[in-house]
Amino acid sequence: MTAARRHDPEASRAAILASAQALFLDRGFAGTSMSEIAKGSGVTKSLIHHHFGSKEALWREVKRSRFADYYEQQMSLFAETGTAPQLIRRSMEVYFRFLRDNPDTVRMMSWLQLEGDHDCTDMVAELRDAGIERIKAAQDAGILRQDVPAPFILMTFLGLVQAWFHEPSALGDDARRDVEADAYLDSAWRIFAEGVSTPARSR
Amino acid sequence: MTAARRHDPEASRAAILASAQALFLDRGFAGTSMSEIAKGSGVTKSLIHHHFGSKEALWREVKRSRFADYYEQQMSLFAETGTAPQLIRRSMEVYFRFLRDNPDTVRMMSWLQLEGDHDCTDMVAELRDAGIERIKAAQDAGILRQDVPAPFILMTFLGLVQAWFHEPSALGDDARRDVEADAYLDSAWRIFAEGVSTPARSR
DNA sequence: ACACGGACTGACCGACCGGTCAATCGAAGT
DNA sequence: ACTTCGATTGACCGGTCGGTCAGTCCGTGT
Repeated sequence: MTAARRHDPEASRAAILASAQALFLDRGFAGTSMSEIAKGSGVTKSLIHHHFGSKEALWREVKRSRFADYYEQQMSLFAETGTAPQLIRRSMEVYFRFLRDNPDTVRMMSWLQLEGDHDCTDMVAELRDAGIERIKAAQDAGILRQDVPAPFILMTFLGLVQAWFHEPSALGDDARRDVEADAYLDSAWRIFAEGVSTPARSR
Repeated sequence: MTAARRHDPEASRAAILASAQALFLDRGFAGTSMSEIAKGSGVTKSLIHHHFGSKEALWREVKRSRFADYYEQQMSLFAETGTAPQLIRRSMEVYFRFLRDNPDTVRMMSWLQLEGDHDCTDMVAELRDAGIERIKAAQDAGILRQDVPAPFILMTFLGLVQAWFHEPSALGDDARRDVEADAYLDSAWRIFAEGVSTPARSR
């Protein structure tokens, strides 16, 4: 967190960015002051302005760097994923685990949506389109039902996974929640799998 | 918005509350200043302190009043809902329409979650327990599958509906989004209905 | 007619906000 | 040795923050 050497701009930048990220994602942009960020990174306010220009620019930088991780993870997921059913299952698993291991990302997404951010929307759109592409392929292959539009299938997929993280914990015990997480993932998958499979008109 | 008569404390309180709600839900607690609320409600800062005591207390009051609507709507929904399949469908429809018609409530929920609010958690828990009760009854009646825990079925239900509102609009056209909303609700229901029905082991 | 008390105001408070600036520091180039 | 230049600092700026307070306004009880 604190800058190691006196004149190491890279380390200073990194320390500032780390402190800013922690505080912005915890309390939001408006709820965080430059002085707090400075204190948290062991440098002065002035240096932050020297490196990033303004509070807004720093926030933009935090969003950019944090979103890059998410984008890369998602894109690599799409690259390795095919259309086979077990790959869709695995895709849900990977997405779920990513959100579980990166709660900061979940919080950032919430902040972005609340403040009506426009810096990341094009990247979001890109990811969404790639996902829709995959789903359409799976529909053509007869793996997914074709009577529901692909974008909506994607939304249900995302909604089912995110549900676990958007909901207030309520069950205080964190360890217990970790155990429950896998159980939820399993349940969500079972419901999703039945729900999106090509309807077997049996009843 | 603006207080009507000079000495009408009820109207003043209401005007302040309305202005505070609009601003808090739009920009968040930290992003809203007392002066803005005062300007928006046509009274002075001092009067706000006279009626509500502090900024935090005002925010608490906004949350309380806004959450009460949500709580009442949900509870009345539970009261009228039985366990028959078409009632579950109707329940999803009502919940969806409520969120669609009360975007403020959606935003408030997001703020509550981000700031780790504890004022409303007990009411949330109450609603959740009531919902789980209903789902368990439906499971006992053989309408919902029993191999998935009731709390998880509730979460998927909520997640599927909320997915439509949590996702960044991206499709700029609001009118078009309204049309799409019904289509999404229909799709989400179809997926949910297939996913949570008692598995017909036919394939 | 008058006193009382709550509604309401405008001036004011210290603290903190984001941001600026001149000055210092220190490593690298010559 | 001297220059140069980015990194870094602390003092400082005007403005706004949430909050206070003394006092005015005005309907009501007596």
